[in-house]
Amino acid sequence: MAKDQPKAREMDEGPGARPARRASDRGHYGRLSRERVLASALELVDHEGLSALSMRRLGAELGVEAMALYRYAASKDALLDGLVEALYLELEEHLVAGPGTIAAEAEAQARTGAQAHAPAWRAELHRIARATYEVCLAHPQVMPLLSTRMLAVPLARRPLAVLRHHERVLALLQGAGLDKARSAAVFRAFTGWVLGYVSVELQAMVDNPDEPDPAFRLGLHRMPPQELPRLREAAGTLAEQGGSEGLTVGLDALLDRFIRAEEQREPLQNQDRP
Amino acid sequence: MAKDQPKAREMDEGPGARPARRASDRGHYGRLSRERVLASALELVDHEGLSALSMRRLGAELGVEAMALYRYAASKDALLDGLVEALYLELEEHLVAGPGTIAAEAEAQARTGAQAHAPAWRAELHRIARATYEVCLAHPQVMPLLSTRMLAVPLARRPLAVLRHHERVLALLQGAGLDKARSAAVFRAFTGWVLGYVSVELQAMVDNPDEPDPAFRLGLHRMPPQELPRLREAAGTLAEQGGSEGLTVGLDALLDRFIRAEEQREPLQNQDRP
DNA sequence: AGTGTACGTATACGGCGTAAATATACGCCA
DNA sequence: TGGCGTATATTTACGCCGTATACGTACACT
Repeated sequence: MAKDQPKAREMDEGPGARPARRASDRGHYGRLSRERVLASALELVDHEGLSALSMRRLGAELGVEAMALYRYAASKDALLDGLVEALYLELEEHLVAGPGTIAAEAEAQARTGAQAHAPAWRAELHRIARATYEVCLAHPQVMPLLSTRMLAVPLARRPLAVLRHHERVLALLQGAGLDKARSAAVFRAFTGWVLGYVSVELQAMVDNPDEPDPAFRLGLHRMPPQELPRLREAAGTLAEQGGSEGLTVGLDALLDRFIRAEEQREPLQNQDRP
Repeated sequence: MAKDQPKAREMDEGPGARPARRASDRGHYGRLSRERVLASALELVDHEGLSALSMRRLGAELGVEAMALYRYAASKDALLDGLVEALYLELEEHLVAGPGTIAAEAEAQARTGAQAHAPAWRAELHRIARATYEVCLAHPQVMPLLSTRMLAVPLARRPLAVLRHHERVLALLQGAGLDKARSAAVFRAFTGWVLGYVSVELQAMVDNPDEPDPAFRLGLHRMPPQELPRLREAAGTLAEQGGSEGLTVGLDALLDRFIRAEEQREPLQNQDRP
C-alpha cells in the first residue's frame, strides 16, 4: 500500500521529509483528530438528529471503534460541549467574513425605526445577533445543546470559543462606556433575547410535513376546537417565522430600554448621542 | 355494594385482620395513577436532576417495576412531556391564586418607567411572565425540558396544559385589538423573551460552591487571563441574577416596540390610550 | 535493531428503554 | 359464594448505550 499521501489533512508534523506515517490506514482515511471527530459528529447530528449521536455510531461513521473517540473527548458530555464549541467557531467565522457591513445594518435599523445613526458598538451587536441566528438556523438539531449545556456547564468550564464570544460582547458593551452593572444587565438581556428568539423560531410547528392541506399539516385536528379556538386559528400565522428582522427589532427595543433604565438612575457620561 | 370503602384513596391500614389485600398494596401505598407517577417524577428530577430519571429508577421510587409505568406514559418521551405539562399546571395554579394583583403590577411598571396606567391585558401578560419565571426558578432542573421539548414536539402534539397557556396569551393579545400578524409577532416575542431570560437566569455560573473565595468559587483560575480579561472581571457581576424586575423591564420594552412597529405600518384603532 | 509512546482495539459490565408474555387481584354478576 | 373478565403489575428478554480496563500495534527516535 502506498505510503504516498502521508498527507494527514492537518497535523503539525514539520514539512520536512516525513517518512510516511500510516497509523492512518486504520481509520477510513487518515488519522483521527479532534477536528475530524467533531466535524463528523456535527454532520451526523445535522443529518440524523441528536439522538443518533452515540459513541459507537460516531465511531462507525469514522471507521473506528467507539473507544478510540475517548482520546479526543473525555466523555460524551465533553463531546457535546465540543459540538457547542464547533457552533461558536462557525459563528466566529461568520463574523470575520460575514455580510454584515455597517451600511446594511444601518439600513435595517432605519427601516425598523431605530435611531438614525447608531453607534458602532450597537451595529456590531446586531451583527453578532444576526450571525448567531444564521448559525443556529443552519444547525437546528444542535440548538437544544446551546440551552442545555449552558444550564449544565458552569461559566468557567465552557469551551474557549464560547468564552471568547462572551468576551467579545462584553468588550463592546464596556467599550460603549457602560459600567459593570449596566453591561452585565445588557449582556444578560442580549444573550437571553437571542437565545429565546432563536428557540421560538425553531419550534416544531408542523405535525405532518407530507400533508397537502395546511390544517392537517399543522395537525389542527388534534386540538379540541372549542377549548382552543384562537390557537387553532392563529396556528398558521404562528408557524411563520419572524426572520432576523424580528430579532433586530426586539434587540433594539431591549438595548434602548436596558440602557436607559440604568441611565435614569445615574445620568452617565458616554453614550450614543454625542 | 361496597363492603367497606372500595374507593379508598390510600389504604386505611386498619389494625384488624385484613385477609384480603387490595391491588393497592402492590405499589408502596395505593394504586398507581398518572398523577402519582408524574408527581414522583417531578420530585425525583427536582432532587437529583434529569439524568436520574429513568423508568427503572422512577419505578423503584414508586415501589413498582419499571414496566408498570408504561400504563401511564406511553414512552419515556411521553413521560418527559408529562413533566412539562406538570410545570404548566403549576403555572396555572400560580395564575389563579397568584399574588399578581393589578396594583402590584402597576406599581412595578411605574418603578420601571412604563407608561402610567397600563391596560389590563398588559398587566396580565406581566403577571403570566412573572409566574412563569417563578415556576421555572422553582424547578431549575426541569427547565431544560421546556426548550428541548418545544423543539421536539410539534405544536399540535403538545400537552393540553401547554396549549391552554398559549391560548390564554393569544386571547389577551387579540382581546387588545391586535390583528393576526401583530398578535403572532408579539406572541413569539413574549414567548422567546420569557424563555430566554429564564434560561440565562438559570445558567450555571458557580464552579465550586464550597469554595469560600469568590474568584475560586466562580472558577476564574480556569480562564486564560489575558485572553478573557473583561469576562474574568465581570464574572462576579454576571453571576448575579436579574430577578423578575429585569424580566418585566425587557418585556415592557418588547411590547412597546413590537406593537408600535406594526402600528406605524397601519394606524390601528384599539389601543391602550383610550 | 530496539524501545518508548501515541494511537486504536478487544472485551466486559451495568444500566437503559421497551416488546411480549405472564401472573395477580379486583369488580361484577350468577 | 363462586367464577370470570378486565385492569393492573411482573417477568423475562433483547439490543443499545457509556465507559473502565487491558491489550495490541506501528510509529519516531536512538
